[in-house]
Amino acid sequence: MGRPTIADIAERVGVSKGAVSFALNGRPGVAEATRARILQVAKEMNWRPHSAARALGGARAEAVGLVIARPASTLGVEPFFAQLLSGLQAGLSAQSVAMHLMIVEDAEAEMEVYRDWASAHRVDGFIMVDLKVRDPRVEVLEELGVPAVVLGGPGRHGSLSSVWADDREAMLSVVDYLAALGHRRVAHVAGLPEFRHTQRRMRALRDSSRRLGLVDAVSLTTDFSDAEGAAATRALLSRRLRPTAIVYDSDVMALAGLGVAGEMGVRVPDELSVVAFDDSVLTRIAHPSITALSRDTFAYGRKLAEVMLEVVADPGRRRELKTETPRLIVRESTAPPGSWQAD
Amino acid sequence: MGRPTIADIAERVGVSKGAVSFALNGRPGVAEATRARILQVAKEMNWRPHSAARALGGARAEAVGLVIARPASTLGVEPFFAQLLSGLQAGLSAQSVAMHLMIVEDAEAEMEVYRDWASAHRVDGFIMVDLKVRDPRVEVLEELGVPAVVLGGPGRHGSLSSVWADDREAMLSVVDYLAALGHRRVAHVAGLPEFRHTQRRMRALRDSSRRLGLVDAVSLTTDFSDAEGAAATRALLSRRLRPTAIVYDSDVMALAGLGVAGEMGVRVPDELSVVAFDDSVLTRIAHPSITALSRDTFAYGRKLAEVMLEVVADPGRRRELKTETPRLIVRESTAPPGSWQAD
DNA sequence: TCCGGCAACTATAGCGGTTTAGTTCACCCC
DNA sequence: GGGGTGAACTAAACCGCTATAGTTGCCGGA
Repeated sequence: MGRPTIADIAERVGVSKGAVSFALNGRPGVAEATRARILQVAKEMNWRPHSAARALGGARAEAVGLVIARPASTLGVEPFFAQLLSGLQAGLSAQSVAMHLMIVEDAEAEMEVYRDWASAHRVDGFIMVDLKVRDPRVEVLEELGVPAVVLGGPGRHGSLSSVWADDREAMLSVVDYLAALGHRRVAHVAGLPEFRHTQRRMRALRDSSRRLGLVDAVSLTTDFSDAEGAAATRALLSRRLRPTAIVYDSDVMALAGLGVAGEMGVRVPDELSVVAFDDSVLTRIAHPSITALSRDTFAYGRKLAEVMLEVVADPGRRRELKTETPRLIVRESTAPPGSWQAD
Repeated sequence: MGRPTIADIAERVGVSKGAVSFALNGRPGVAEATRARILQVAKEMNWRPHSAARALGGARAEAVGLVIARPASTLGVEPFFAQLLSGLQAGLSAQSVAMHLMIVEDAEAEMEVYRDWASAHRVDGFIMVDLKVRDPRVEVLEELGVPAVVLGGPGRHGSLSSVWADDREAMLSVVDYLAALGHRRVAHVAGLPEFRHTQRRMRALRDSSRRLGLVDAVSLTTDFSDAEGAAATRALLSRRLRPTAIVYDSDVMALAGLGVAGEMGVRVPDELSVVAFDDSVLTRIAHPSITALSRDTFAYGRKLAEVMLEVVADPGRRRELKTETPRLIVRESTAPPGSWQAD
């Protein structure tokens, strides 16, 4: 005999399948004594629910889906993502909800997987990451009528719930700080231009540019790789009037930028200040250590899980949760611009 | 009406459910013309299989399980793990097999999840990581009779398949190289002592110690964190006769060690050579860049997926696949020991 | 002409649960 | 003592799909 079923239990206890089901799910309809006996036997026989059978009946799948459309080989590089995943898992595991993960080539494939998993009741909801500027995935998820939470925002994700951090506010705090130190030529090595949060950061820099009297506040977009981060830095430091401060959209790129500065003989922080979005072991370990916008990414992931579970529990609901704005952790890589500096 | 079922299709085409099932699964029993009509209608109605229903009938779940017992907050730190996951995903996605992921507190919980998912037919097989020295999980997986692949080896994983890299060989290549450079005091900042691969690396160092005339070839174990890596480095560099070379069991710890060397005024590579197990963007970006044992972790993950799929397809099978031994990539952090060095 | 055989279907029984509509039966009360 | 009531339980339908045992009808051969 394979795994025991409730029918086996029913037979052994001498009751019907229905009674066993009631007992195992803690609902009324069985006497306490019977319930106890059933639970006892179920334990003895080492019974476990068959989730597929439950799912057929329309119950929860006890799993959420996460589909990521990125070249898989680049995923491993970002500490941010792994941390987020960890936090997400922690939040879900607490409720014994598993995660269905799949990495695909592009957004088309991603939407196809959404459709598949949704109609197969494989998952109770989806988590969508890397929100783009005009993102067709939002519409697909809305159509499917499956609970979904978008990482990123605010706005432009229709009726879906979202969890986000204020990238604009974060960028402003960086620029304000740099301006206060006396920097006027601040550059920005940004991430992928189609990402919503990249746009918000770029706009924030542009906007504060006037207010703070910055000159030549430029954003160069990259694919988040250390290679492009380094290339962008080289370009910036090769200008006739080079920036006195560079803000990087990720810790990996900031570290790469630091390397380029070293290679070009530009001293950090004397001649160049460096700030990283996203804090991690990288920024702490670097020499000089890097001033970074720090947030508790693990907690961020856990919040995401929390909202996901809420939306699954009450599908009518729509939540929009703004998390703590990243705080600036000042380390060795920032200082007032050097006095040698012609302005 | 919710999602269409094969009954809906059957009704619309005017055949029985069975005929539809045959047609959709490409098996004989329907005339070509009928099949074509059925497929046509299925497409029109946007039908998709309900995996739970299929699973109930005993079919594949088209998913494999990965359960990790680590404090979730530490997961994000290791580029290795994320890379592996990416490769694994890439291999699985190619066959449209998804991954069920769960992070739990300890091995007990991990085994509980194995039992759960196995009897619920949630997954077709398991991937087990972090093989320990005497690992109770092996027995559980064998008992469950579910296909499983162990990451790590060789040996000591019973009837389960495995994919592994030769840690012994790798360690020997590092030590040989360091010895050839003239190093005689080589230390090792190792990972968790209960891990099988940690043991193998430690043993390899001890063994070559005699052969190469190393003195005081010590291994300090850590939890893989940058903090403990730094602490171990501090301890080593505080010795009266400090090592002239340190081998780290991970790139993160090597980077942390580099930081400690800087903080203690020990120049790398003049006074201290540093080598890292595991290569990543970290070792490339560091200053000085770090000599590392490099392997294609992404490919490693893909191999793992491949073996997993094979074992699922043919459960009687047992495969033991040794992957490429990591190769030493020499960078700036290694050099002959300084001449100032008393021996 | 009648029967065997095959292709093309149909009808139906599961798979392992949940759920709903009964069915018993003890008990209470007028 | 008859009827109403609620608790405890049973029987059976159902979820969507697969698999298997029929059934039908047509063709070919003796």
